[in-house]
Amino acid sequence: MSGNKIRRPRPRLARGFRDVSGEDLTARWSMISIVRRVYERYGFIPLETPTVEFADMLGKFIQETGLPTEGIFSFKADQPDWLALRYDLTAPLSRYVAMHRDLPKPFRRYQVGSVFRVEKPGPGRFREFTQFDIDTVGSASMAADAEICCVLCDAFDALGLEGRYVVRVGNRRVLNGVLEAAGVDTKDGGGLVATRVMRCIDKLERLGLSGIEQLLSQGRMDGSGDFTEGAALSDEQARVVIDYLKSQRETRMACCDAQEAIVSGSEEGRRGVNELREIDEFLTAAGYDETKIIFDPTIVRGLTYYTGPVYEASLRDESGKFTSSIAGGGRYDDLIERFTGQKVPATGASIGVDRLLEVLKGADREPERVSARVLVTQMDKTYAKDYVAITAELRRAGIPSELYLGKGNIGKQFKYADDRGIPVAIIAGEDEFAEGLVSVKNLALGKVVSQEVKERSEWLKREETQVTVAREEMLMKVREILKAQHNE
RNA sequence: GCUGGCGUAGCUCAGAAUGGCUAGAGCACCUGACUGUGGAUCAGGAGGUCUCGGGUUCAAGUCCCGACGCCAGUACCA
Repeated sequence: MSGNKIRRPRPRLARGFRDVSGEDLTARWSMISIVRRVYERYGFIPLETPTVEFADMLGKFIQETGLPTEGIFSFKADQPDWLALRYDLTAPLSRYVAMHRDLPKPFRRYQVGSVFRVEKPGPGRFREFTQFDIDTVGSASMAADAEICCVLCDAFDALGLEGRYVVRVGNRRVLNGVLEAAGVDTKDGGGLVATRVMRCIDKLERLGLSGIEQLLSQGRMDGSGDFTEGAALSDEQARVVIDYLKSQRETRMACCDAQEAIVSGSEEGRRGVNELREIDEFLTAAGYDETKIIFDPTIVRGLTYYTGPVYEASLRDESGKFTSSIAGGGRYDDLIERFTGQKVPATGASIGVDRLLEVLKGADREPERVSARVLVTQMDKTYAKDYVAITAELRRAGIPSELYLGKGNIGKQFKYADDRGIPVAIIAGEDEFAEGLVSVKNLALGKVVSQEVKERSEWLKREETQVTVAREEMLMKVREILKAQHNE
């Protein structure tokens, strides 16, 4: 009668976070293991770093205040310094390399794990998501960059995406050269203009060339009346950038020629083009042509720390249009220097596991069932130990099996199996045990039969879904049924 | 962050422009008919602070204000 209600917490999830179902998890694991085998084929070895790092290890803190920047999950626990959830796997890798100076280089490692960002969640966009990274640290060779592109291709091929993706390669040096050639002061304001230009090019796919033109100069008003500040380039300067963006050609070589014509006045630009030429040669030598890897001046990537080649893998639809981006990366020669003061060149890429999984899900494969193959029912509790023994026997034979642990009659037990997609049930009661027999029921077949039957009496008569065999023959019979189903 | 739309059972939604009895339906779920057999059928059952908080009113799911959440666009994305 008391009016005092127990205050129960409502079950809920923090914004941008989610549970992952058994089906999705098995799909993820199988994808990861396929990709992992490809990475290992290239000699990359696994590494795991913690989810939590000091905020300044991630390079994400405001110099003056010492506070972590927004965009990352940060907190103080029992220590005076700010901690943060990692927002990518590259910064922790840099920290790791800087902590282990004796690592033989070049060091190739792969790593898969969750990263966290405080961003606005959207469809397929979460605040915790999985990245699968591959990096080569300590090599300045363009062969390392070429290799990253190749390994991405191999991974996508192994996942059955051959022909549906393309790895696009751009170069930050070339872009800088373009700005230099256009007479934009790239050094001013710590490269702020360059960053702005990059960010706006990054939006090309969504806004189109005309939107980019506006963003490069004064700015752009969007549908909702919101105004985005532009990069304040002059018309001629914007012209040069636009020309560069249009410098894509049929072949990687022709693309290099076109870009070179634009940046010829800039040493940095020429150097960038030469890097691309080298990459092209390595790719060709390795046997990766333009159906897999192309040069694309519109690829710049938003991150500021890239110093040279940048990559992005995109899917394309039938018409050849790029749809979703499934991996990205680039060269970051200055990142480790931050810790050690020594230049350690590095390059790598990151596969967006969740996004890729969405694509694979929509494509071919049907979800894998993760349920047991056999349910051992409990007809009569007095035989409980026998049911345990039967289940153990099946498991020892390598057949995923489950002992029914709930309550309820046999009908309910079949329903349980049916709901979970368990195709076989073992039934044994007084009748069977008296003669050393067990009944093996083919539930999957029964499901088919049930479609054709309307009357219950008739349904119960259909005995072909169940056979009673000697206990010793149980394994054989179960295997037979499972095999028959597998072949269908 | 900004703009707009939405928020009623586990799910999909009625009810609301005009406040008024115990807030409904379908699906899903549970129990039984059916004794040792899933489906179908039938009978029954459970499930709601109408997102939350305040206000107006004799009376609020309905009207007003605010917060939060979700969706779309836009910005940010190191």
